[in-house]
Amino acid sequence: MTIRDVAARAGVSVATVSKVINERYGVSAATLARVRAVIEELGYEASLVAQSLRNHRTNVIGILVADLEPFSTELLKGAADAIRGSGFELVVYSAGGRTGDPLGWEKRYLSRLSGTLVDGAVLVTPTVSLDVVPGTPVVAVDPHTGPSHLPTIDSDNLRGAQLATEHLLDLGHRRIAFLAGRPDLQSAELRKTGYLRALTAAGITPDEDLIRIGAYDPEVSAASAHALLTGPDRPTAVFAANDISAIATVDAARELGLAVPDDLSVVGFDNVPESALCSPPLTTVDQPIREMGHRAIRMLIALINGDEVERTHVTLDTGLVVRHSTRALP
Amino acid sequence: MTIRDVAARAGVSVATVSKVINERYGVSAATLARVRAVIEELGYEASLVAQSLRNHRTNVIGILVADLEPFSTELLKGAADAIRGSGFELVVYSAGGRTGDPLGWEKRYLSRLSGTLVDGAVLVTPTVSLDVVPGTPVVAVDPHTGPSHLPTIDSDNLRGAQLATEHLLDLGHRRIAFLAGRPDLQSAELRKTGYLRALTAAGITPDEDLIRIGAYDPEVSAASAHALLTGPDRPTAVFAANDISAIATVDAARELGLAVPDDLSVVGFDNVPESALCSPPLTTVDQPIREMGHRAIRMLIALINGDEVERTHVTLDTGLVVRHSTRALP
DNA sequence: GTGAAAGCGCTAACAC
DNA sequence: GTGTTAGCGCTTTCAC
Repeated sequence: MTIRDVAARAGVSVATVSKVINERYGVSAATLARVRAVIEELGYEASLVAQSLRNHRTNVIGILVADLEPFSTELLKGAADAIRGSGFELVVYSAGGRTGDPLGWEKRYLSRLSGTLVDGAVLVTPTVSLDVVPGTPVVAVDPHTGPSHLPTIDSDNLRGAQLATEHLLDLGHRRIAFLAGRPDLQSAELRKTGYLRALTAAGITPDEDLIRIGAYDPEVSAASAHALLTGPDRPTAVFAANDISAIATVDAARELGLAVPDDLSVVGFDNVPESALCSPPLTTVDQPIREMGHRAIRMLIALINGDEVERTHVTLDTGLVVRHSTRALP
Repeated sequence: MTIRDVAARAGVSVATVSKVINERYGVSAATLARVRAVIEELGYEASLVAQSLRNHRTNVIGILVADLEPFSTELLKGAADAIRGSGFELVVYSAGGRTGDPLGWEKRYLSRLSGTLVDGAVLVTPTVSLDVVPGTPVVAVDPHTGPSHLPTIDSDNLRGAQLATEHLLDLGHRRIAFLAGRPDLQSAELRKTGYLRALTAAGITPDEDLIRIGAYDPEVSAASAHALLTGPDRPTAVFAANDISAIATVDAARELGLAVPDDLSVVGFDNVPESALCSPPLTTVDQPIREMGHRAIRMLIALINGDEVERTHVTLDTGLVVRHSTRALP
């Protein structure tokens, strides 16, 4: 089913069919109608691939995610939302969390796709190679390896962590533990910095024993939380670097017979909406994940169209949503 | 950056470069090394589009989803998992929940992609056109419009609903309400059928007043749940056709001062893992969503490879996971 | 108003 | 072993 089949059936040349498809001038009304009818009848659709090869504009935006976990799927929803009505299509490529050549994956994919299949890409891969394919507009979301010269969307991890810690301080907590994220991710480090700064600003000397690695992993977090809660002079509050760790902390507390928030206050970061459902509903630092996806697409489209982009590094606000997992110390 | 640049720089013809890329015979060790070095140096990657146009095999599988909601993203994870190590890549196309031409979307996309960009596709769109593009292997997941002759993966909605209802009956409940899904979806109808059968088998005549539409929508469900719980002779248990409706029911109960499960038992269907987090943790009919994604990909790969496929309609088991939202009547 | 022909980047016959 | 060439499905000059 190619353009030639349509041309043959309509008794015209392929060039004419192409003109009809692309709504070009220079086709008589009669021919137009006939060709349209044949297209309809045959259910013909132009091959995206052949079109891409010819035109260098494809009206397709790629979004590359390292894996389909809650963060990226949430982001995808915002992106899908922004793409609607933009005239672009969205295709998602997932590396499937593969470990082989973690560094080069996004670059390889980008080279294979750019200039042909996609007009630009959003990168949601923790490790963003600094030297991406030239000539292809790219926007990175929360690029974890530190400041890059790529256009970037992220959220205010530092301030979010400070808000969370200050909230616990305001509730009277003084022994506040931190369940850290992955040390290789810049956003995780910023959360730690925010925690430390808030403590220091309150005149509290951070206690190394109250800082453990959760690594954004349920099992690692569970073990660390357990250690934290069974150690000497246990904390009265825990700030977890993401919601997975926070939920693991709540579970660990429950297992130890500690009630949340009566015996232990817990705050999480990185919440996808579902974390509001946990029991008790989690106080969280609210990252506007969908909005990040939305903004990334909008910025990318501007870049593709050559529009003026006011700022290429956008940091979205984070806020604290207080729910029932925290309470004032008696 | 094309194959010609590589050829020129290496001082060979494009054919030779192509042979190197595709590991064909007939290239001397010296040339091989030289070309490889140039490829490395230039960071060249063959254009997926041009390759697709030429070869009719692309090693790419498309997965078309109507929207990126929890069900489809969960399914995507299973699919991503199955794709790993299969030699195929996965690309996801989302219709973004668009309403325009809901029927033809998957067909249009498929025509544009098949034979060129993807070797086959998994359809996760409620409405599956019966006459999909011939020549392209396709597997439908939970096709909602009724039995189709397409290869299909679904889960046992009928039995799941029976299990849920029987569980409530076993707990001593007699006035069991049903919060139905969307009447246009076959799976929703099967859930209703299962509910009715279980009641009838227990010698209970279904009460029309206890059946309301939740439409898988939080607001519609909330309103229906409210009506159900404030009506005369209110039910002691509610079976909701999906987890969104179930959570809405729990919330509605809470607002009315009814405790779950003390005053009202609630069971949900369609759970994504997060629904276990709600408060109290929801008793649910467990659909193996990830496994559905996994099986769909595996079946599709077999189809693409022309392998023998034992069954083209696979219905996966559903089970009941009892959590704290249900209890025996006193 | 319409069609012939070139060429997008690549691969596979087939010469040399 | 290596290069020349045709052509995948499409769009776009440019003759007619």
